[in-house]
Amino acid sequence: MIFSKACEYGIKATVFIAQKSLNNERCNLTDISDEIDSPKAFTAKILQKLVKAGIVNSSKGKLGGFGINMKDSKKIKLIDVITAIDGNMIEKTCVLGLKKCSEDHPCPVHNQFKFIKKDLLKMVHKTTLSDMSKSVDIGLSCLKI
Amino acid sequence: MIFSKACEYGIKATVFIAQKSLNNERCNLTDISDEIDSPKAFTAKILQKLVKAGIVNSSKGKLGGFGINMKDSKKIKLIDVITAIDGNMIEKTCVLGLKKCSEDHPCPVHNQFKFIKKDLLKMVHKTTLSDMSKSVDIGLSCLKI
DNA sequence: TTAAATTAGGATAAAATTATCCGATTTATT
DNA sequence: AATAAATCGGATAATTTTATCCTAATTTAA
Ligand code: SF4
Ligand code: SF4
Repeated sequence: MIFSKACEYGIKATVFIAQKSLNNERCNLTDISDEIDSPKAFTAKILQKLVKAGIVNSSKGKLGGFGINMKDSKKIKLIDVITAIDGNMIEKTCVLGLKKCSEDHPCPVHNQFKFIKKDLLKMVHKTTLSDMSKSVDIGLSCLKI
Repeated sequence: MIFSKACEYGIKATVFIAQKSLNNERCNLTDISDEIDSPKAFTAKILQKLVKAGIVNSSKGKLGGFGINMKDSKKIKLIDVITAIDGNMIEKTCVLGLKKCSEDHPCPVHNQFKFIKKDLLKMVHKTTLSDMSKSVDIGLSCLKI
C-alpha cells in the first residue's frame, strides 16, 4: 500500500546505509538484507538502482560495499529514494486513477483526498535521510520486526 | 498507488450504480464497464464481491442488473467498499511494512506518517456513497477519462 | 600471483494481480 | 415452450511484481 515492496526495501536499505555511514562504516549486501530483513538478491537489484541514481555509492572487491556521503544524507530527501525506485507516480497518480486529473476534472473523492496527498508530498519532500538515520541510530526507530 | 486496480474499479462501479439508483435506474455490467472504463469480465468479478458483501444487490435474467438501495447509500462508507475488495489492509499495513508496528516500535517515518494515515482513515470512514454519487450526478465530478 | 570477497548484470523462476473465456443458471418476453 | 438477456462461477491466460540463480568483473590481502 502506497509504496511497492521494492520501494519499502529501498527506503530501509538507504536508511541503514546512512546510519552506518554516520559512524564511518561501510556495509555490504549481507549486512543490509540481514538488518532490514529483505531478500538478498532482490535487494541487490534495488541497490543497483540507488547507485545509478547517485543516492548511494558502491565499491567492489574485498572491503567493498555501500555507503552514503555524510554531507549528502542531509540533502537527500525521502522523495529522492522513492523516485529512484518507483518513478514519479507518487506525484501524478492518485486514488481512482483517472487518466486526466485536475481541479476541473475531479474524481468523486478528489476534494477529500487532495489535502491528504498534499500532506504526503510535503512530508516526503521534507524528511531527509539524515533525519531518518539519526532516529534509527539513537534507538528511536527500527528497520525490522 | 494506495488502492489496487480492483479496488479502484470497485469504487467507481459502486458510485456509478448509486448514481443510477438515485434516479431509480438499474444498470447492467455493460453499462457499468462502459461508464467507468474498466475491463468487463474483471469488473464482473469485482461486482460479485460487492454483492456478497451486501453493498450492491443484483438480479439475473432480462431486466436484471445491479442496484443500490437509496437508504443504504447514505449509510455505506468508502471504507466499506475498500474493505469488501482489498480487505482491511488499509487499516493495518503501513508505509514501510514492518511486521510489528506501534508507538513504541516505530519505523523511521512513523511519526511523520501517522497523521497522514489518521486523516486518510478519517476520510474513508466519513465519505458516503451518497456523497460521491450525488457529486457525480450534478456534474461536479467524473468517473472516467 | 593466487585466493577470497565483493558488486554488477543478465537470465530465469515464482507469485500475485489483472484480465479473459465459457458454460450454467435465472428471468422476462414472445 | 422457446428465446434472449442477464448474473454467477470456475478455469485459464496474460501481465506485472517479486525473487532467485549464475557468471563476470573488481579489489584486497595473503
Ligand atoms: S483525487 Fe484528484 S488527482 Fe487523484 S485521481 Fe481523483 S481527480 Fe485525479
Ligand atoms: S509508519 Fe508506523 S505503523 Fe506504519 S510501518 Fe512505520 S512504524 Fe509501522
